[in-house]
Amino acid sequence: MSRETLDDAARRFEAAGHRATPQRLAVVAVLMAQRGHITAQALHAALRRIQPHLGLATVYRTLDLLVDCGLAQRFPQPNNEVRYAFCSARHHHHLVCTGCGFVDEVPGCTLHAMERDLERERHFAIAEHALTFFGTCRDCQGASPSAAAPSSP
Amino acid sequence: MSRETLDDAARRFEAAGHRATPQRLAVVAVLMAQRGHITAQALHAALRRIQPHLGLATVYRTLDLLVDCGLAQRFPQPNNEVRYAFCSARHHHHLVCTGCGFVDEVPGCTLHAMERDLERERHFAIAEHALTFFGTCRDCQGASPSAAAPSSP
DNA sequence: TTCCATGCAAACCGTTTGCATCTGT
DNA sequence: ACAGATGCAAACGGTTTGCATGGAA
Repeated sequence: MSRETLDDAARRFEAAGHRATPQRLAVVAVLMAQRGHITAQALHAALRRIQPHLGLATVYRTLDLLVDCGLAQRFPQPNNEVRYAFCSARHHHHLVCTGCGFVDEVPGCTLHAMERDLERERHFAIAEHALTFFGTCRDCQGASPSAAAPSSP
Repeated sequence: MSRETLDDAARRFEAAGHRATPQRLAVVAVLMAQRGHITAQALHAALRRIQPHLGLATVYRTLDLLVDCGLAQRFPQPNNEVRYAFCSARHHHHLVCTGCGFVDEVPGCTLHAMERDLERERHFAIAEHALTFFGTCRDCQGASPSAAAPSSP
């Protein structure tokens, strides 16, 4: 995985034409520090402990920017809440634990052959794809069915 | 693809232990008749032309049931609306046109080897996966960039 | 000075819920 | 009679927006 640093993220953010303000960097930092995906509200609560005056609207606005420039990914849940996770730059797939919400990235993609076949067979011009595996992470496999946040297929 | 009939769907619905009421069948029918995915509200509007007294809550309740028994799939959009599409019984992947919202199913799955590898390498017990390709359908490839509903990766 | 960003609070809007009524068995 | 389903309308809650203030270039 070779973790991306906060500076890397900040550079990517500025490269997209946005200012790297303290608030925004805090959002990125907390998002990166997160083991799983997280709701905007929970993120806000966590951020308040670092920057007590940071507004919820700023969190939402920042998350939108992050998603726009590929630094975060949305995970809409069945119960109409949206969870966010930090995203590395390169194309990858996701492993999502339905027990604890842990999100892991899977680099490398072997779907190009499949895309080529589909484009030919269905006359469909494929621009991108999303592949997510749902299951149980190593930690949750040991524990009894946990009460943490589940995830959407 | 070999289209599923309304009766097939009704049978699956009843097999899941629900009554196939006129309202619910109407929801299924309109959903099946849909070329692409559709919001609950739009579905409600369309249904009103068939059953003028059908309530919005019934649409939502029915959609929940349909999703539960695999007859429909949710497509949460970036703008916090949720779109729904009818779903055939067997496992499949999706082709989603970002131009017009058209949703097509891709039967057959070649990801089992990938799952096996991931389970071994990451100690992650995979229960299911979701694979969606985003792109431009045959019709939209001819037309200029359309103004129809886009879709979420 | 100018433009972008922020915080606060109110507004928005899709969805859910409560409850009385209705329907089929 | 009974359990499940429906329609209506009110409530809910996450997200967005308006606007005055603040800060960096």
